[in-house]
Amino acid sequence: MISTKGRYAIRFMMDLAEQSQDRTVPLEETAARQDISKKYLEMIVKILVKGKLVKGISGKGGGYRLTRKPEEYTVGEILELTEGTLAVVACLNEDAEQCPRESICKTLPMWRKFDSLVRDYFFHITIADLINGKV
Amino acid sequence: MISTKGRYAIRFMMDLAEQSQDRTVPLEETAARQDISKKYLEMIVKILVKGKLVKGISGKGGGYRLTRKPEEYTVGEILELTEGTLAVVACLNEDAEQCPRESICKTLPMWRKFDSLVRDYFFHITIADLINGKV
DNA sequence: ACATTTGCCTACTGTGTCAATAGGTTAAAT
DNA sequence: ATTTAACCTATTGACACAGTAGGCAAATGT
Repeated sequence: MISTKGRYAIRFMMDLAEQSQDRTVPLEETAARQDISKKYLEMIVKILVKGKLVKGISGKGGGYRLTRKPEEYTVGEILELTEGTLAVVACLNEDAEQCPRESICKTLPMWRKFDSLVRDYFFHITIADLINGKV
Repeated sequence: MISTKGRYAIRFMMDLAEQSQDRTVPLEETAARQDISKKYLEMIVKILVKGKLVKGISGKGGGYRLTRKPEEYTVGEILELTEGTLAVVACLNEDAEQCPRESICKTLPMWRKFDSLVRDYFFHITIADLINGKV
Protein backbone atom coordinates (compact mmCIF):
# COMPACT_ATOMS: atom_id res chain seq x y z
CA MET A 1 0.00 0.00 0.00
CA ILE A 2 1.36 3.32 -1.05
CA SER A 3 0.58 5.98 1.52
CA THR A 4 -0.38 9.61 1.08
CA LYS A 5 3.24 10.50 1.61
CA GLY A 6 4.27 9.01 -1.71
CA ARG A 7 1.12 10.03 -3.51
CA TYR A 8 1.19 13.62 -2.33
CA ALA A 9 4.87 13.81 -3.22
CA ILE A 10 4.11 12.81 -6.80
CA ARG A 11 1.33 15.35 -7.03
CA PHE A 12 3.56 18.02 -5.60
CA MET A 13 6.25 17.30 -8.16
CA MET A 14 3.69 17.32 -10.94
CA ASP A 15 2.32 20.62 -9.75
CA LEU A 16 5.77 22.16 -9.76
CA ALA A 17 6.39 20.77 -13.21
CA GLU A 18 3.17 22.24 -14.52
CA GLN A 19 4.11 25.72 -13.38
CA SER A 20 6.46 27.93 -15.30
CA GLN A 21 9.93 26.46 -14.82
CA ASP A 22 11.59 29.80 -14.07
CA ARG A 23 9.43 30.59 -11.08
CA THR A 24 9.66 29.53 -7.48
CA VAL A 25 6.32 28.23 -6.33
CA PRO A 26 5.31 28.82 -2.70
CA LEU A 27 4.08 25.74 -0.89
CA GLU A 28 0.87 27.44 0.12
CA GLU A 29 -0.08 27.78 -3.50
CA THR A 30 0.43 24.13 -4.33
CA ALA A 31 -1.24 23.01 -1.14
CA ALA A 32 -4.33 25.00 -2.07
CA ARG A 33 -4.34 23.87 -5.68
CA GLN A 34 -3.90 20.23 -4.76
CA ASP A 35 -6.18 20.44 -1.77
CA ILE A 36 -3.61 19.10 0.65
CA SER A 37 -3.01 20.36 4.19
CA LYS A 38 -0.16 22.84 3.99
CA LYS A 39 1.48 21.70 7.20
CA TYR A 40 1.38 18.08 6.20
CA LEU A 41 2.67 18.74 2.72
CA GLU A 42 5.48 20.74 4.25
CA MET A 43 6.62 17.64 6.07
CA ILE A 44 6.63 15.60 2.89
CA VAL A 45 8.40 18.23 0.84
CA LYS A 46 11.14 18.30 3.44
CA ILE A 47 11.98 14.75 2.39
CA LEU A 48 12.11 15.81 -1.25
CA VAL A 49 14.44 18.68 -0.40
CA LYS A 50 16.73 16.43 1.61
CA GLY A 51 16.76 14.03 -1.33
CA LYS A 52 17.68 16.89 -3.67
CA LEU A 53 14.63 16.35 -5.87
CA VAL A 54 13.54 19.92 -5.33
CA LYS A 55 15.21 23.06 -4.07
CA GLY A 56 13.65 25.28 -1.44
CA ILE A 57 14.22 29.00 -1.46
CA SER A 58 13.45 30.87 1.75
CA GLY A 59 12.22 34.38 2.16
CA LYS A 60 9.96 36.67 0.25
CA GLY A 61 9.50 35.56 -3.32
CA GLY A 62 10.73 32.15 -2.30
CA GLY A 63 9.18 28.77 -2.75
CA TYR A 64 10.14 25.53 -4.42
CA ARG A 65 11.71 24.66 -7.72
CA LEU A 66 12.56 21.45 -9.54
CA THR A 67 16.25 20.65 -9.82
CA ARG A 68 15.85 18.78 -13.09
CA LYS A 69 13.53 18.60 -16.05
CA PRO A 70 10.20 16.82 -15.50
CA GLU A 71 11.16 14.01 -17.86
CA GLU A 72 14.20 13.30 -15.72
CA TYR A 73 12.25 12.29 -12.63
CA THR A 74 10.90 8.78 -12.34
CA VAL A 75 7.93 7.94 -10.18
CA GLY A 76 10.04 5.11 -8.77
CA GLU A 77 12.63 7.35 -7.22
CA ILE A 78 10.04 9.65 -5.74
CA LEU A 79 8.21 6.74 -4.16
CA GLU A 80 11.37 5.09 -2.94
CA LEU A 81 12.51 8.29 -1.31
CA THR A 82 9.26 9.24 0.36
CA GLU A 83 8.01 5.77 1.28
CA GLY A 84 11.42 4.72 2.52
CA THR A 85 11.44 1.63 0.38
CA LEU A 86 9.63 0.07 -2.53
CA ALA A 87 10.26 -3.47 -1.31
CA VAL A 88 7.14 -5.61 -1.08
CA VAL A 89 8.39 -7.96 1.58
CA ALA A 90 10.65 -7.20 4.50
CA CYS A 91 13.40 -9.60 3.42
CA LEU A 92 13.94 -7.70 0.16
CA ASN A 93 14.53 -4.44 1.94
CA GLU A 94 18.07 -3.17 1.54
CA ASP A 95 18.82 -2.86 5.22
CA ALA A 96 17.15 -6.08 6.28
CA GLU A 97 18.92 -8.61 8.39
CA GLN A 98 19.62 -11.76 6.41
CA CYS A 99 16.80 -14.28 6.54
CA PRO A 100 17.90 -17.68 7.90
CA ARG A 101 15.46 -19.41 5.57
CA GLU A 102 16.80 -17.70 2.47
CA SER A 103 18.43 -20.78 0.96
CA ILE A 104 15.39 -23.00 1.40
CA CYS A 105 12.61 -20.46 0.95
CA LYS A 106 10.35 -21.52 -1.89
CA THR A 107 8.54 -18.20 -2.04
CA LEU A 108 11.59 -15.98 -2.36
CA PRO A 109 11.83 -16.28 -6.17
CA MET A 110 8.23 -15.13 -6.41
CA TRP A 111 8.91 -12.05 -4.31
CA ARG A 112 12.08 -11.28 -6.21
CA LYS A 113 10.34 -11.46 -9.56
CA PHE A 114 7.55 -9.31 -8.28
CA ASP A 115 10.04 -6.81 -6.98
CA SER A 116 11.60 -6.56 -10.43
CA LEU A 117 8.18 -6.09 -11.93
CA VAL A 118 7.39 -3.24 -9.57
CA ARG A 119 10.70 -1.50 -10.12
CA ASP A 120 10.48 -1.95 -13.84
CA TYR A 121 7.09 -0.34 -13.85
CA PHE A 122 7.65 2.66 -11.63
CA PHE A 123 11.18 3.48 -12.73
CA HIS A 124 10.01 3.80 -16.30
CA ILE A 125 7.31 6.37 -15.71
CA THR A 126 8.38 9.99 -15.50
CA ILE A 127 6.66 13.05 -14.16
CA ALA A 128 6.48 14.31 -17.73
CA ASP A 129 4.69 11.10 -18.76
CA LEU A 130 2.08 11.63 -16.09
CA ILE A 131 1.46 15.20 -17.11
CA ASN A 132 1.16 14.31 -20.78
CA GLY A 133 -1.19 11.46 -20.08
CA LYS A 134 1.29 8.98 -21.53
CA VAL A 135 0.34 6.43 -18.95
CA MET B 1 4.22 -4.10 1.79
CA ILE B 2 2.95 -7.60 2.34
CA SER B 3 2.87 -8.43 6.03
CA THR B 4 3.66 -11.66 7.82
CA LYS B 5 -0.04 -12.42 7.80
CA GLY B 6 -0.07 -13.00 4.07
CA ARG B 7 3.35 -14.55 3.94
CA TYR B 8 2.72 -16.99 6.77
CA ALA B 9 -0.60 -17.92 5.24
CA ILE B 10 1.11 -18.89 2.01
CA ARG B 11 3.68 -20.93 3.86
CA PHE B 12 0.97 -22.62 5.86
CA MET B 13 -0.92 -23.57 2.72
CA MET B 14 2.24 -24.87 1.12
CA ASP B 15 3.04 -26.91 4.17
CA LEU B 16 -0.38 -28.51 4.11
CA ALA B 17 -0.03 -29.20 0.41
CA GLU B 18 3.31 -30.87 0.94
CA GLN B 19 1.88 -33.29 3.46
CA SER B 20 -0.04 -36.37 2.48
CA GLN B 21 -3.42 -35.15 1.23
CA ASP B 22 -5.44 -37.71 3.19
CA ARG B 23 -4.16 -36.63 6.54
CA THR B 24 -5.23 -33.85 8.88
CA VAL B 25 -2.19 -31.90 9.94
CA PRO B 26 -2.17 -30.40 13.45
CA LEU B 27 -1.23 -26.75 13.60
CA GLU B 28 1.49 -27.40 16.14
CA GLU B 29 3.31 -29.52 13.60
CA THR B 30 3.24 -26.90 10.87
CA ALA B 31 4.15 -24.15 13.30
CA ALA B 32 7.22 -26.10 14.37
CA ARG B 33 8.20 -27.03 10.84
CA GLN B 34 7.80 -23.49 9.56
CA ASP B 35 9.24 -21.91 12.67
CA ILE B 36 6.24 -19.68 13.28
CA SER B 37 4.68 -18.92 16.66
CA LYS B 38 1.83 -21.37 17.11
CA LYS B 39 -0.48 -18.84 18.69
CA TYR B 40 0.10 -16.28 15.99
CA LEU B 41 -0.30 -18.78 13.19
CA GLU B 42 -3.54 -19.89 14.79
CA MET B 43 -4.89 -16.40 14.37
CA ILE B 44 -3.97 -16.32 10.70
CA VAL B 45 -5.32 -19.77 9.96
CA LYS B 46 -8.63 -18.71 11.42
CA ILE B 47 -8.96 -16.31 8.48
CA LEU B 48 -8.23 -19.13 6.06
CA VAL B 49 -10.89 -21.29 7.68
CA LYS B 50 -13.44 -18.51 7.55
CA GLY B 51 -12.58 -18.02 3.89
CA LYS B 52 -13.05 -21.76 3.27
CA LEU B 53 -9.54 -22.21 1.97
CA VAL B 54 -8.86 -24.87 4.57
CA LYS B 55 -10.99 -27.00 6.82
CA GLY B 56 -10.29 -27.37 10.54
CA ILE B 57 -11.10 -30.58 12.35
CA SER B 58 -11.27 -30.39 16.13
CA GLY B 59 -10.43 -33.05 18.62
CA LYS B 60 -7.88 -35.80 18.87
CA GLY B 61 -6.51 -36.78 15.51
CA GLY B 62 -7.72 -33.43 14.20
CA GLY B 63 -5.89 -30.68 12.43
CA TYR B 64 -6.17 -28.89 9.10
CA ARG B 65 -6.80 -30.01 5.59
CA LEU B 66 -6.94 -28.33 2.20
CA THR B 67 -10.37 -28.08 0.64
CA ARG B 68 -9.03 -28.17 -2.92
CA LYS B 69 -6.02 -29.39 -4.83
CA PRO B 70 -2.83 -27.33 -4.48
CA GLU B 71 -2.96 -26.28 -8.12
CA GLU B 72 -6.39 -24.78 -7.53
CA TYR B 73 -5.20 -22.14 -5.05
CA THR B 74 -3.75 -18.92 -6.34
CA VAL B 75 -1.38 -16.84 -4.28
CA GLY B 76 -3.56 -13.88 -5.15
CA GLU B 77 -6.64 -15.14 -3.39
CA ILE B 78 -4.66 -16.11 -0.31
CA LEU B 79 -3.10 -12.67 -0.11
CA GLU B 80 -6.34 -10.88 -0.79
CA LEU B 81 -8.08 -12.81 1.94
CA THR B 82 -5.44 -12.47 4.61
CA GLU B 83 -4.24 -8.96 3.84
CA GLY B 84 -7.77 -7.69 3.43
CA THR B 85 -7.02 -6.17 0.04
CA LEU B 86 -4.40 -6.23 -2.66
CA ALA B 87 -5.05 -2.65 -3.71
CA VAL B 88 -1.95 -0.48 -3.87
CA VAL B 89 -3.65 2.82 -3.25
CA ALA B 90 -6.63 3.57 -1.07
CA CYS B 91 -8.82 4.82 -3.90
CA LEU B 92 -8.66 1.46 -5.68
CA ASN B 93 -9.94 -0.39 -2.66
CA GLU B 94 -13.37 -1.93 -3.23
CA ASP B 95 -15.04 -0.32 -0.28
CA ALA B 96 -13.44 3.08 -0.67
CA GLU B 97 -15.47 6.23 -0.76
CA GLN B 98 -15.40 7.80 -4.17
CA CYS B 99 -12.53 10.19 -4.70
CA PRO B 100 -13.66 13.70 -5.66
CA ARG B 101 -10.59 14.12 -7.84
CA GLU B 102 -11.23 10.94 -9.79
CA SER B 103 -12.18 12.62 -13.06
CA ILE B 104 -9.20 14.95 -13.10
CA CYS B 105 -6.61 12.76 -11.41
CA LYS B 106 -3.61 12.32 -13.69
CA THR B 107 -2.10 9.56 -11.63
CA LEU B 108 -5.11 7.30 -11.50
CA PRO B 109 -4.37 5.52 -14.79
CA MET B 110 -0.91 4.69 -13.47
CA TRP B 111 -2.35 3.13 -10.32
CA ARG B 112 -4.97 1.25 -12.26
CA LYS B 113 -2.43 -0.24 -14.62
CA PHE B 114 -0.24 -1.18 -11.74
CA ASP B 115 -3.15 -2.80 -10.01
CA SER B 116 -3.80 -4.96 -13.07
CA LEU B 117 -0.14 -5.89 -13.16
CA VAL B 118 -0.20 -7.01 -9.55
CA ARG B 119 -3.37 -9.01 -9.92
CA ASP B 120 -2.19 -10.59 -13.11
CA TYR B 121 0.96 -11.69 -11.40
CA PHE B 122 -0.36 -13.10 -8.16
CA PHE B 123 -3.54 -14.65 -9.53
CA HIS B 124 -1.52 -16.73 -11.95
CA ILE B 125 0.74 -18.37 -9.43
CA THR B 126 -0.61 -21.41 -7.62
CA ILE B 127 0.50 -23.17 -4.48
CA ALA B 128 1.50 -26.10 -6.67
CA ASP B 129 3.70 -23.80 -8.75
CA LEU B 130 5.51 -22.63 -5.65
CA ILE B 131 6.12 -26.15 -4.43
CA ASN B 132 7.40 -27.31 -7.79
CA GLY B 133 9.68 -24.34 -8.12
CA LYS B 134 7.84 -23.21 -11.23
CA VAL B 135 8.29 -19.61 -10.28
C1' DA C 1 -17.36 -41.82 31.48
C1' DC C 2 -12.97 -39.57 31.20
C1' DA C 3 -8.68 -37.81 29.88
C1' DT C 4 -6.37 -36.11 26.05
C1' DT C 5 -5.83 -33.74 21.98
C1' DT C 6 -6.76 -30.21 18.94
C1' DG C 7 -9.27 -26.35 17.03
C1' DC C 8 -11.76 -22.06 18.22
C1' DC C 9 -12.67 -17.64 20.63
C1' DT C 10 -11.99 -13.30 23.27
C1' DA C 11 -9.06 -10.15 25.05
C1' DC C 12 -4.82 -7.79 25.82
C1' DT C 13 -0.12 -5.53 24.93
C1' DG C 14 3.79 -3.11 23.17
C1' DT C 15 5.70 -1.02 19.21
C1' DG C 16 5.44 1.59 15.25
C1' DT C 17 3.46 4.26 11.35
C1' DC C 18 0.04 7.31 9.34
C1' DA C 19 -1.89 11.64 8.88
C1' DA C 20 -2.01 15.45 10.68
C1' DT C 21 -1.50 19.79 13.81
C1' DA C 22 0.95 23.48 16.48
C1' DG C 23 4.21 26.78 17.29
C1' DG C 24 8.43 28.72 16.77
C1' DT C 25 13.02 29.94 14.21
C1' DT C 26 15.83 31.16 10.28
C1' DA C 27 16.48 33.23 5.69
C1' DA C 28 15.69 36.50 2.19
C1' DA C 29 13.41 40.21 -0.18
C1' DT C 30 11.06 44.91 -0.39
C1' DA D 1 11.93 46.79 9.77
C1' DT D 2 8.41 44.30 8.01
C1' DT D 3 6.76 40.74 5.40
C1' DT D 4 7.01 36.42 3.26
C1' DA D 5 8.19 31.84 3.04
C1' DA D 6 10.98 27.87 4.12
C1' DC D 7 12.72 25.09 7.94
C1' DC D 8 12.66 22.63 12.47
C1' DT D 9 10.97 20.18 16.71
C1' DA D 10 7.37 18.24 19.14
C1' DT D 11 2.90 16.25 19.93
C1' DT D 12 -1.46 13.89 18.95
C1' DG D 13 -5.12 10.31 18.05
C1' DA D 14 -6.12 6.48 15.56
C1' DC D 15 -4.95 2.25 13.83
C1' DA D 16 -2.34 -1.94 12.26
C1' DC D 17 1.26 -5.28 13.12
C1' DA D 18 3.06 -9.07 15.57
C1' DG D 19 2.44 -11.40 18.97
C1' DT D 20 0.81 -13.43 23.82
C1' DA D 21 -2.48 -15.49 27.35
C1' DG D 22 -6.06 -18.16 28.92
C1' DG D 23 -10.00 -20.59 28.52
C1' DC D 24 -13.95 -23.03 25.94
C1' DA D 25 -15.74 -26.49 22.62
C1' DA D 26 -15.36 -30.56 19.96
C1' DA D 27 -13.86 -35.03 18.88
C1' DT D 28 -11.27 -39.19 19.77
C1' DG D 29 -9.16 -43.31 22.14
C1' DT D 30 -9.27 -46.04 26.24
